[in-house]
Amino acid sequence: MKVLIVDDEEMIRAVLREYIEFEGGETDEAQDGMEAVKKCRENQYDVILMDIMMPKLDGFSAVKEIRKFSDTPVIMLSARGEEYDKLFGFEIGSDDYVTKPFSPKEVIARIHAVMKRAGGGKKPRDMYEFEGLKIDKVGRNVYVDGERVELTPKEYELLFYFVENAGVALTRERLLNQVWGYDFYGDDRTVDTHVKMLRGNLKEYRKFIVTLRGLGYKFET
Amino acid sequence: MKVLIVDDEEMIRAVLREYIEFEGGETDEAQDGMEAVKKCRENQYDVILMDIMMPKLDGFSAVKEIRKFSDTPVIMLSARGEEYDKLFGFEIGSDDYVTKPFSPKEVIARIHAVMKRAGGGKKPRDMYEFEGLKIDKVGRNVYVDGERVELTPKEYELLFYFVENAGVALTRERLLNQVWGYDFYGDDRTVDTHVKMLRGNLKEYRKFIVTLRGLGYKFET
DNA sequence: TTTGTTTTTCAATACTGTTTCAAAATTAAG
DNA sequence: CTTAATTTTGAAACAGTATTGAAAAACAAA
Repeated sequence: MKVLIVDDEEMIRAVLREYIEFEGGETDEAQDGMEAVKKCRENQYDVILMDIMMPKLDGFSAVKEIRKFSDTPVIMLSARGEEYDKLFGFEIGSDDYVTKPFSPKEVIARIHAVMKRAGGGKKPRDMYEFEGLKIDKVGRNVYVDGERVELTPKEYELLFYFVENAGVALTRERLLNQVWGYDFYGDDRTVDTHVKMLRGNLKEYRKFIVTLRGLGYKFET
Repeated sequence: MKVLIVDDEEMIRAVLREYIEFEGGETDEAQDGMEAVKKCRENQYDVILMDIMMPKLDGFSAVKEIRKFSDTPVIMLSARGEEYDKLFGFEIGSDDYVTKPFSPKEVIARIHAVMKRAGGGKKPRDMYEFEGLKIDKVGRNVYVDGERVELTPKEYELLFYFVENAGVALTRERLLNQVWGYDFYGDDRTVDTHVKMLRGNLKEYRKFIVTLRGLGYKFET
């Protein structure tokens, strides 16, 4: 169970963290909506606890943004007790709400409830699978024969780009433009090095990344 | 790729136009929100770059209006760096935003990102096929009677050039210029050697590469 | 800041493809 | 049929490219 706690007050985060970890859950934290959105793009959480009033990006907007790419259940932590908020929270795509001041136990209970609800109708996550190589794009996970392998950010991105262009001959230049960005002015060999590391991490499935001499690489199964 | 650039400053439009067209995109322009909405009604764009502060109708309102009849992705160009804009931009139905001053490259990158997100469907790949000889340019594959044959870089390039100029008599000089490049100062016989190897790899379909004595070669089916 | 991690650069090595050349084969013309 | 020009072919010399490891640089976290 992995929970993202989003609140600008360290005190509140600490309390929630304490309780959740005591219950055996894993936690991650964000101080504002912006950070929350960023973290959600990078990680897969089971549930998100989201405060409403925060600097930079408020809870409502953060949820709206997160909903564009993820269905992770959200529990709003509303400091104001007004109906207005509750209503808005539901409309915006949150799954539950708790009004401050709340008891940690109540929050835990809600987490369990929401997860149970969500666990029932699970949506198929889009995954790529090539023999023993499994790639979960949303969760940013890669498995080699069932074993999860840790990749660095660039390795992930490179692998994803390869997979999404499986069978297509890719020049180093194209890879640099697409994976590194148009504003990268670096050495061609950078690609090679990352390919090397990626291959190393893919173990026996290194074979999927084939070298096209004089051109670049291709992901092919 | 057709992009509508909406900004009241000619300077900014010019810069964006320049870059997009350099990248092979087509552009259209509008000076204010009103004009943008009108153009969107009349044309179909792949993406819209929309400034916020404009005379007549501001960017927010324009997007709101456009959203009534179109889902074309919008990237907001925010002159003010305040969070307020970002927030509002998301709520209003834009897909991304860039803060001025921006680098044109960043904008290009965002355009690509947004269009990728929007266009989900994959396109069928174009292949050449001559009897039992199949050539997949995108994937750099060549099949002889269903069997995949491995070609060296030069052989690939030579074959591709032949195929794209099927039926055309090609002098050695032209082949050297086009396949090897204008800066190649080598022997004419180099072509012969590569043709020999290519023919060897094409097995029975070697017949497609016919020798034009005193001239060069021709790919003909 | 310091520390640890990721990314990039670089150069040595290993590997593969390219070019040249000349002998042999083929073709066209007298 | 002979000759001269041209292409084909094989093999050796040459050139270029990918891989790798290590170190430097950049970056992020504590």
